[in-house]
Amino acid sequence: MPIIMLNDHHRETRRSAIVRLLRQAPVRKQAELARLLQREGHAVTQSSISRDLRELGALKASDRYVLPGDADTAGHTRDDFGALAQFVRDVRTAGPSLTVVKCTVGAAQSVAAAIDKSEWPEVVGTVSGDDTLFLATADGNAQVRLVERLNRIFRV
Amino acid sequence: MPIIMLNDHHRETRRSAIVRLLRQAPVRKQAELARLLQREGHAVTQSSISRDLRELGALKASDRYVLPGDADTAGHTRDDFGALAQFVRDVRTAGPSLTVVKCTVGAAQSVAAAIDKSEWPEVVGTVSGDDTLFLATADGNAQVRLVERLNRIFRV
DNA sequence: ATTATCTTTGCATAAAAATGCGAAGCCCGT
DNA sequence: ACGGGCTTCGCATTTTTATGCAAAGATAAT
Repeated sequence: MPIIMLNDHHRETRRSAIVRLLRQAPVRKQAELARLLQREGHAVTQSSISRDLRELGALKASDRYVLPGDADTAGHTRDDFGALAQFVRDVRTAGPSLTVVKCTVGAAQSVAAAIDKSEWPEVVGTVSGDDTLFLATADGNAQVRLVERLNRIFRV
Repeated sequence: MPIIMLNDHHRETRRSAIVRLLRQAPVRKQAELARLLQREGHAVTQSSISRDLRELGALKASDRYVLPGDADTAGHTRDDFGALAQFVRDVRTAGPSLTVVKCTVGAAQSVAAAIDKSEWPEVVGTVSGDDTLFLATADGNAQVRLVERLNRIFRV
């Protein structure tokens, strides 16, 4: 079945498609987005996409484009906890394999969940209460690295 | 007075400086950030800055770099929808508790997500299709306020 | 129907960012 | 002290993005 190529002056339609595509799956570079649009029947090149993204206010994270409003959630890396970082109050070790993280009341489970998601190699397991969470490491070396990471991220 | 250039292995110090500089004033490109850092005594080139920004999770907007957590708040208030505003086509009421928002095809879910995030007090719930979204209010008074807000933001 | 103006777009290229590679320094184990 | 491994970094280059320019289409006025 022939593909009906859209002609000039379909800027609005294409931009709607760009918004949808960026929300559906990560797009790393403009050439990739061009291919996705062409596959949907848009006749477009990288230079128009560059203009579209600028006028949509899109941001480029290192691995993907994100739309305003999405930037906060998409821009998070393994060590980026966004707003959660502000809830961590103290980090202390208890023996060579246990690290205790004190948080503001109610935040420990969110911080613990976020740490789980980050899959830090130093962490063997996580248990959290209401304002405290325990992080287990395999040995003292891993604990040292963990504490460095925690101090760097949460600045306690 | 001689400038004391920092040597190798000052990654952490430099990254702290980058975070501070990006929050202080807009930085449009990496070469500019390199110059600002060099002016503060950091011996650094564009390639290291590229790696720093990636590992900090910085995002590139068209006119500046932003840090995660700042991207969403930097330009957006509760009533600022950036590029999404252009996709809203019509706002109508249906009875005293339902407001229907028509969008260009494919954009309704993005607009709905953005409205959810804004936590407007008038809105009890949101449902969206492909080009239409429904906003529920508790009563007619809330609906009146909601419609005012929608008209102000989306100018339909 | 014609003309002028504006908008949109791609081509080609300039500008900016990402990255492979090798060098240098640091850390750790012996 | 030495060697191995790791981290950090800049150089040079590749890759990606932004943009000047011209072409083509749409719109409006005549």
